[in-house]
Amino acid sequence: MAISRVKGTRDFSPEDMKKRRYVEGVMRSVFESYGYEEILTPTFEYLELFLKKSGEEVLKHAYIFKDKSGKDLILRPEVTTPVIRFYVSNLRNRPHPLRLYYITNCFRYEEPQAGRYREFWQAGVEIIGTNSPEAMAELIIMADDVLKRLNIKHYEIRIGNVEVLKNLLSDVDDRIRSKILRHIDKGEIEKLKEYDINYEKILSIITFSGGRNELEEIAGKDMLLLMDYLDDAGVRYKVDFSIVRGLDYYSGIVFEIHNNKLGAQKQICGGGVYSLGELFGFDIKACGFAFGLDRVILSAERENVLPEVSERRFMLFLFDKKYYKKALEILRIVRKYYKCEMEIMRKKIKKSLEYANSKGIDFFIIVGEEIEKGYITIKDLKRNVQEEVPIENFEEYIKNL
RNA sequence: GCCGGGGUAGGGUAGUGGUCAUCCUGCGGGACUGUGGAUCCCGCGAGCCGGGUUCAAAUCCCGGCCCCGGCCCCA
Repeated sequence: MAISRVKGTRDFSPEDMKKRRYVEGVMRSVFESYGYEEILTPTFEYLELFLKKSGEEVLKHAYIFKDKSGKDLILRPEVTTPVIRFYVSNLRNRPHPLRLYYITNCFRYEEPQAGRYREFWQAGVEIIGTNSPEAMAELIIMADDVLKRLNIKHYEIRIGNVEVLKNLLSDVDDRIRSKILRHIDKGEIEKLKEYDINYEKILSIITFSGGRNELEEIAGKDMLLLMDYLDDAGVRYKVDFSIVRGLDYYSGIVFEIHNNKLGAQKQICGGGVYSLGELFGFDIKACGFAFGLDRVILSAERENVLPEVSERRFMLFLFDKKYYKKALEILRIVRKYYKCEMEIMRKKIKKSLEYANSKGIDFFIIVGEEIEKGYITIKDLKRNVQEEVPIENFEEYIKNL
């Protein structure tokens, strides 16, 4: 029995990686076009970093271990907290706002399921220095932009504010409050009656469907402003105060994006205003979001919107190793413009052509005795024609293919 | 952690309590010694793991592991 993969992890084939790199590439180019810069933090951190603010749920499912010196370490279950650590220790004297992004793997020990893995990828952004409605608008517009550029259609943006419920429950014990919030998140409205709280008020908020005035009263001006910005941007969204983010550090306006083409794990993006600064003794205004990269890829697959990217590919076949040096020269020229591989299995030309054909290679370059007269044979496998090209015209010839 | 459905070569599959475990595809080679996709031939490659029942288990039973989906939770 061969050694198998660890549960909840995946191997990615060349085909998988093409899809992943494509989706990542779209995210990267959108993020960068908004002026965000890429960073990366370590795969593991001291456990301490995540103890205070990530919340029980995240820690319960974390990979926690000791290193050889007995220090408690954790594989990052999310990236926002490490980014803030990085910020506090090294980036604080940069001009604000800081716009940062990352695309990297995270780890949680949970039961694997459709769209849920123990090693998964997050593509996230953070704005440090402000949590203004303008900043939140930028985030949501940008997230929407990414999905639009990927041609994903079946998504829904929901906007809420965790402060509203937290304020309403401010005099409730911490533990009870998180229980109540969990009921709200799950839609277990009936259970709320069991608690000593303003049931009617909470119910009216989580089932909110009123107009601007009421909304302003409940959520404040910022929420209204954000909604105006999103309207101007043509971003469609729903207001939903029952959104309770799983991470405890969220502290204001939050949003989630779901794709209803997905199974049980529908959420493809989540974010909002958070307060992590107090962890380091500062008041840092910040907000951000993260895409679940795997789920976005899954969405793109389900909606069948991944483009077929075709690129010209070459292969060089060498008849005699005495022309190896010539072949290298030719390869150097071809590789300035195209992908070109070389035959290295000592195959006969027939087998080599079979290989090239089954790999979908477009042009087959043959280096044989004609090289002595200064000619290179180029065979167009798709059109089944071949030509002998003088070596001095070779570069010009392939450039114009 | 819980619930449901699964697990036979790299991928897809067939079958039976008892010959050498099918077939397709794939991969390597040959027929064809410098020209592909066809054909033919040869070769490579498998019953998740452990235990039980049995003269005999890939097949039946139990446990575990893993995969798929759902709950919980999250991305």
